[in-house]
Amino acid sequence: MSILRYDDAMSLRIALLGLLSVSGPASGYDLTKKFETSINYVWQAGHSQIYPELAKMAADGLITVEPEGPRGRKIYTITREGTDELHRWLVERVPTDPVRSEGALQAFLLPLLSAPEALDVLSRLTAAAETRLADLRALRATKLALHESDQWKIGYYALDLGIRHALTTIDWARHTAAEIDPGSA
Amino acid sequence: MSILRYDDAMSLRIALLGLLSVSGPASGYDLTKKFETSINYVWQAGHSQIYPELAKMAADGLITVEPEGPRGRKIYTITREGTDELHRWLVERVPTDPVRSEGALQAFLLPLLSAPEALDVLSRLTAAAETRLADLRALRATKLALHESDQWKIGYYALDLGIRHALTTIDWARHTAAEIDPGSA
DNA sequence: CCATCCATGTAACATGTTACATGATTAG
DNA sequence: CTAATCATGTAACATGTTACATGGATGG
Repeated sequence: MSILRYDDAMSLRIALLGLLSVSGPASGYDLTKKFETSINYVWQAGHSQIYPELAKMAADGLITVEPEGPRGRKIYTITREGTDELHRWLVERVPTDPVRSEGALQAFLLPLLSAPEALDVLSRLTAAAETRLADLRALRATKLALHESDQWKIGYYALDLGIRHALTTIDWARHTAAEIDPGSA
Repeated sequence: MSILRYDDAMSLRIALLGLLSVSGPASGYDLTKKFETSINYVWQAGHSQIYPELAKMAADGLITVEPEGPRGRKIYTITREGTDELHRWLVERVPTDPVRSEGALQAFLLPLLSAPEALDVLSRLTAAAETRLADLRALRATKLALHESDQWKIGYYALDLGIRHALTTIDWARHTAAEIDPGSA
């Protein structure tokens, strides 16, 4: 059926199918909101990317559309084909995950800086990781508090992974700072 | 001077300036190789992206070009302006680093799978992290062994960060597997 | 009535991947 | 001579970001 020109990651599709699968029919607007508030910490997309993708997915039979008034609201529902595709991706897809991180790039080039400059950069990286850590923990707390009708586990493991990675980054920064300037420990 | 339409990450530029700054004048071909073998674990780019970018950077005065025979080889050298720009980016740039990870997406949607399927996915994620860990450790070993004339520290901290992140992922996967199936621990 | 939110879409541009295309030089 | 490596580039396409554009409904 589909001629996959790339190895074809199509993660945006998967993310949308996942959200539709978990929380039932929704509009592009709803899905955009859910991107911001839930799947956001593993994948991002704005409405300008989501709307055209939903149209393509409908054309491919993964979802169906129903106009629902009175504003131009359109409700998308996942089809059997969509569920199958989602399941297949989860079970079969070998993630590529190429690292492309500005923070890691700064870490890479850190020795080009003087010790004080490098320590500044490290404290900035630490601050960013701490902010992220706080965000993820807050999210987990609300998630656990009002655990959404049995589906609360969706996103939970990824949240845990994100928290661990943030902690690791903070740890690395402290260790590296101590290595650069033994006096700052 | 430059009208930055985005917040303008231009990490490819920075990576190229970094490599030119560290190892001196080089051709696009050389830089493509160095991407594969050194900066690769924090940023990736193929020659089809590198050649046009070098042309733009030369036009912007960040580097100079000299044709050097006998093959069509062109040697690029970083200018004072280029060094300044690199330094400014390292010291001032607040990294964005939006997470966009297929692996994290699989983790997010893991509860959509049955326990055996989820465990399969986790072992695949573990295997990937272990491969990466081995690669990074091998790189660090060779780096430490022949530490390139005092410049050996370039990339070292990022390598350490990558290793820690891989270990964290492995840890998370073991923990999550135990949570899904207490019998597998 | 007017600001805010709901709701959808397109256009322009930046970035990244794969494939296509060409030719020089060197090692066996 | 011929295969591998050196060396450069372009084209087509996928993906992602920002900005532009429009209009309906609701609350104060």
